[in-house]
Amino acid sequence: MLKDHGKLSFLNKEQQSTVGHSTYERIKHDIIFGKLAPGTKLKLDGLKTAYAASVSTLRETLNRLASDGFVSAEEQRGFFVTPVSKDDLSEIANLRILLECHALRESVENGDTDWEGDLVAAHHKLHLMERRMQSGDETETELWKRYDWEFHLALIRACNSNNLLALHAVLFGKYLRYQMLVLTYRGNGAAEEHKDIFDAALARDSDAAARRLEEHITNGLVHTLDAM
Amino acid sequence: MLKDHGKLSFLNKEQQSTVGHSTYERIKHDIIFGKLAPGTKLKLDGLKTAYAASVSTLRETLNRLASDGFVSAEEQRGFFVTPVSKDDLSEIANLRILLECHALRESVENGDTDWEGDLVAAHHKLHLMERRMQSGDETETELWKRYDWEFHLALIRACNSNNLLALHAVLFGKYLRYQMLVLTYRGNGAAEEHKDIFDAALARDSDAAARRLEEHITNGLVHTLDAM
DNA sequence: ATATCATATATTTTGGAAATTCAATGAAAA
DNA sequence: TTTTCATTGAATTTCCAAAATATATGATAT
Repeated sequence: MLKDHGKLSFLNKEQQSTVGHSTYERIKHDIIFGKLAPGTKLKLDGLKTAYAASVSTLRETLNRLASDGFVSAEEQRGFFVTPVSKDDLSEIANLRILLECHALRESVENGDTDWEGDLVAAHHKLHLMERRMQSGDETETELWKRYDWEFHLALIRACNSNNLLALHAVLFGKYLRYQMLVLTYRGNGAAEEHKDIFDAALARDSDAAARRLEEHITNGLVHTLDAM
Repeated sequence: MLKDHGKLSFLNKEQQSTVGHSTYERIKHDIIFGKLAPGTKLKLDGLKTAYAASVSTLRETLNRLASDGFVSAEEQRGFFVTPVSKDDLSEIANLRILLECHALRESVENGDTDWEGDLVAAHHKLHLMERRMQSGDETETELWKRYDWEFHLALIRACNSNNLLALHAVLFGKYLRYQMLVLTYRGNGAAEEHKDIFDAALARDSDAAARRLEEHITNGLVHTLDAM
């Protein structure tokens, strides 16, 4: 079973226990998936009715999101959805390359049989969804992106660094927001790249896997920049 | 003048405006410098008197610190100072190597004259302080560590990635906590390493600079691990 | 048009109260 | 003796209302 690392639970349906945690996940979800547009002023009164939470709870939530970088807090002037820019996207993509390729090398070299099993499962689910997307079915883009995320996470999960996985989770979320912002399917290019990375990882060829992952991210960056 | 990047202001004396921001800086400072020991239960009643802030404000603060990783929040069981471990230290040091060396290369290749000027100033201040430390004066370790931080920041500031600088600031803070935990002066080894990195950076030799920085961090890691 | 000032709006912060949950204590049962 | 269970106490979680502070708006005067 895949563990959560507490970071992508906002892609799942499961309700968490406390109000604070659930509003955190919901607002984060709404920012990443564009329901709260970049630059939007997050007035406490408005959020209170929209998310059915008190001011105190909302301020806790917004402070956490500010530390993550999804929300910008301006002293005495309230909270805003962090704006987007091409420069910011490029920075995030480059950081993803740096961190994710490193993690992938470690993971490919250290991963055990359980890691392989989870990876095969994750790629299989992603692959099925990519076929659906390719045939024009765009009813489940969120689920598709969730499988995409879980595949990339499965690749690096055996890197033996919780700190690295935590940083990557935040980065991936930021990157995903840009993808959802322009939401154009990249064709089967991405699917083939996923397959290539997957094969290299299973073959324990860390150099090839890292190289292909870097190309994959670079291609995605170019595609997203063009669409902005 | 050095800008703040909003992340090392807790090393300065300047008071910030809002209560929330100031308690955030104070608690973060107390965690990094060991006044709040690893694993300590952070009871709200206790903090209320210690930091003269209300429960709401404190919860905002603790939520932010939890996102940064300095505090661990256990659902329904309150907040704790994040525990330390050798594994965690190793992870953080390795991430520092990965991020800081990359940033250093970029910085050395892109830095302009202002960057050089700030770097020279930062190294000079650090160098003076290191001589004081070497002669046995241990009355200003916090100031010493502040200059250390500012030197490392000056090295990478021209990397052209705010996201990278933000990640590095959090990492450096976590690493600093481990250094303060064992607080033993590493002799003039570190000072010489700083000088070597500094020279390579000014000579625009990004390979040599990155290599020496990696050695510097590795040596520091070994030294800190031994002392734990 | 610019500057000044009063008003309105929003955030920040606090203290308290209700609801929920966790931990611990001790009694009862196996 | 050990396990189980219920009660109690403590702490967190959550919400509300109001005071204090800062910002934004708009009218008035220069």
